[in-house]
Amino acid sequence: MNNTAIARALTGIADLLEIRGENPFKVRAYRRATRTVEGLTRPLAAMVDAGADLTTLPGIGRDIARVITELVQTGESGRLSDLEREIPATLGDLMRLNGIGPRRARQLHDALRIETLADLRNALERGDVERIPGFGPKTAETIRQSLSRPRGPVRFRLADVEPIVDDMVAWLRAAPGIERLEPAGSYRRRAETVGDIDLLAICSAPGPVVDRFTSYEGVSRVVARGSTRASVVLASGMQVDLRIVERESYGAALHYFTGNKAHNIAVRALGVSRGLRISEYGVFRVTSETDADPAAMPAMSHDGTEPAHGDGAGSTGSVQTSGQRIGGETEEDVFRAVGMSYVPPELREDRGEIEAAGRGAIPDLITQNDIRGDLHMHSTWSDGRDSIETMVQGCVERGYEYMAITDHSPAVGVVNGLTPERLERQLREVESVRANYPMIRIFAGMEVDILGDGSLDLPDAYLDRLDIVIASIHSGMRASKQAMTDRILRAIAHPAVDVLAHPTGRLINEREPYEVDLEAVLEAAAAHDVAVELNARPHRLDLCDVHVRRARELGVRIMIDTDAHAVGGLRYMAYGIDQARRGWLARTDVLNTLHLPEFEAWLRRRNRR
DNA sequence: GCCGTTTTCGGCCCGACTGTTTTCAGTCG
Repeated sequence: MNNTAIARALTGIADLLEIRGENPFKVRAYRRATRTVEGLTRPLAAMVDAGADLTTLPGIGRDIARVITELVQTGESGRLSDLEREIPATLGDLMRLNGIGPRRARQLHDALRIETLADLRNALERGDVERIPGFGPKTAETIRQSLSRPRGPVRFRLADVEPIVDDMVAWLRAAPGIERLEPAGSYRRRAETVGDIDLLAICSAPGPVVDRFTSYEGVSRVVARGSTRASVVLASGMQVDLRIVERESYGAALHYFTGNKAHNIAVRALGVSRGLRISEYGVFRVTSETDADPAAMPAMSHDGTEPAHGDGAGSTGSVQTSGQRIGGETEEDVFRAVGMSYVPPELREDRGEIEAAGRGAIPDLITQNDIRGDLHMHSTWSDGRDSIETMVQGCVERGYEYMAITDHSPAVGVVNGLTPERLERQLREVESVRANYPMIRIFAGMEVDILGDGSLDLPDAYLDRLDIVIASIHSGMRASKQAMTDRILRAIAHPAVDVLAHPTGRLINEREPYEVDLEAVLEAAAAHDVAVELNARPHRLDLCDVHVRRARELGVRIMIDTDAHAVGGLRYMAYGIDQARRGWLARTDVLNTLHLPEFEAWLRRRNRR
């Protein structure tokens, strides 16, 4: 059983415990364990087989370790089965809908015998739902809409969200009184997909800003609007939340709304242990007097009562907290208060960054300026849209020291792959372009297909003439895990291969990764000194952040390449850098940060293999 | 159920908004 399946089982237990009304902290313990499993870089099955002590993992104690071990060894969990006998597992699905939490899922089941989404739909049609005490017509309508919403991808790819964010930010900046405006949330963490957009603002008058926000032309529906926050849904289905805060709270709010949630909870818990209260309003020292006297808190402002035509003169809401403020204008205030060094947004996933920042051990993450070359791109010789020369110019403009043209091999019919004969001609063109661009080293390379048996789609005599050989899979992706792994391992062992490209074949929101023992692949890559690619194309981003981090742990050399199919694609390097940072990579972990002489020395290692 | 640089027991993040209510529960992030 793989980590994803284990995480799903733990979530199932959490859902059912919650519906059952168990101690919420017990529920939270299972959810925290789920996140730990999801963020784990190693397969739990391998850890169990090796006799590793799972309770050393954060949030996993004796009981949950036992559940995991049982899942690995038997494929089932007695804990989960017991719960499912008592409560239908499908009730967990109901909680995924808007307006339904654990309590209402339970009420629906108890009052109307609802178990599935189909049951719920029928009950809504009969009008039964709104007659349950505490539900009412509006709640029923919220559920109905959530249920009827098209089941498209609930998360959008980062690169698809970026233009929307840019546009909304530009629109909002024109609102009167805007002092500062910045996206937060998973967008700021540069997650590969984004569920909704969070915008954070400081402004002198919230009314007009909220008005401008809700009147953005892409808005299809206003979900909520108050004096300090508002939410809209765009025609694309993307939800956008705007929060308005005071300047003195900006850093605390930015930290809070950047998340992720698990990271926030961990930081706040650290605060509690130091006698601090951390909220989006700031960091406060808890004092017994203010704690004991809620009346000492400032009264609620009246801004929220009539927001539709806000006079714009009100304050941005009063601070709903107590205690002595000790910081909050900057994010650094928050981290400093709990003894942490600054944590870059990309690392805020509660995957060890809290502990690392406590020890001052946050790595110096790679930046785009560290990149010296792009080693994977295509030209009109195969399925690219721009000539070799145009691609070279693009790389020169980006200030690279080196690059590689790597067109496809012939196995993939539709991409016009290069036969040995056409490769000869292409190499001559590369040679002639080189003469005109002495400021950049142009490597002649190829993206060679790994065939079904693990052999390469080009005779060795030709491979040896190339400066760099990238091996990758474009066909036969439904082979068994064993077959796929053997196939890739054989390619990695081939002495001509320098790089394994897009190692899992996944396409975000389009295609699952193929079945492969990635752990074995990464170990082999490290052993043979074959680089593993972090493919920066926004729909690939292959490897994912967790696997990037695992590759680094195993000492694998990582290469970040754009796989550009047109000169415009060279800009995708930025997304590769985002993902690399999320995988904790420093400059020194990435091969194409080497200057040309060192990079060439690495390529020459092939002669020694 | 987990966890400990105050703790092996007694805590566990914090606030806004909505709907259905007459003072708050539930949901959401």
